[in-house]
Amino acid sequence: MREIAEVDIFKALADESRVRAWMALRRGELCVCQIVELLQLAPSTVSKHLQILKDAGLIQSRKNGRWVYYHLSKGAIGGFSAKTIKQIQQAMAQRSVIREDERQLEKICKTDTEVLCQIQRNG
Amino acid sequence: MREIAEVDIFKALADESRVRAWMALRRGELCVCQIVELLQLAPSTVSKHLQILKDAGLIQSRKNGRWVYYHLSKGAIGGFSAKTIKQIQQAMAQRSVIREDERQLEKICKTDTEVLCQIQRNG
DNA sequence: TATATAATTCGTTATGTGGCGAATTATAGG
DNA sequence: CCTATAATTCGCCACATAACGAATTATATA
Repeated sequence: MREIAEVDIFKALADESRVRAWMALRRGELCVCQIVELLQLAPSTVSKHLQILKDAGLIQSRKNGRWVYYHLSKGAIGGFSAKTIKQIQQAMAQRSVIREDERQLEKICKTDTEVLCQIQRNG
Repeated sequence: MREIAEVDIFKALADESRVRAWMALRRGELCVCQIVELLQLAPSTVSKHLQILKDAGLIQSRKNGRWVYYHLSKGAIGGFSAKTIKQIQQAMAQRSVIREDERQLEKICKTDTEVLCQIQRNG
């Protein structure tokens, strides 16, 4: 179990797609296919991004059958207190990209996960 | 005057050398040659790093004759409040690399700037 | 057991980034 | 005006990284 350096956390958040995924998880846990739908990127790309966020300690995963659900880590991360992390997210929440993602997520979460995956398969 | 996005701030801090330079400036304003001495990198490299920190709004510069002095920006940066920025710096201040840099800076600041530049020129 | 499928890993490619030294710029001082 | 010099900009190289599709893995179900 490697110790997480603050610079690794910054590296994880130094990418627009990863920030969007991280912010999306404020809503609650999400399936990989839901994040794929939000970011409109290939599943393999999204999977890698999520791994980087996980390695930085920012998110965690839970497997349920064929599905993997990701959620925000609770408490302190690296040297940052839970309060500081919360403040960072609050600042980012103001951005129009994040606001738009919130609206989009509303729709995505209304669709059944099975159906969502089906749509993604068939284009 | 471009608006600063939070992700640009993370990009700026996603490099160990830039974090060290940014943290060093907590001590007060520093000349470029002093940061060169601390990081042990080529002046051109350090100059570029400082420019990235400046573009992210994290630091500012002041020219005095042939010397350029850099110092921390005061107040909010991007969407981050001054308080949040302070908390981020406090978390990073615990790292051993930063602690060591503080000790090193003590020595560097004792040396006259003219003499420091002379040493750097002559190897 | 065989098939379908959600997610990940692997291999490849294009682009981004950190590093240096050389050239350039701006300024102090002879 | 000329020289020296602190800093920056430029050109280059090596390496990192984001993207994709193909192959692989793990699991549910027929």
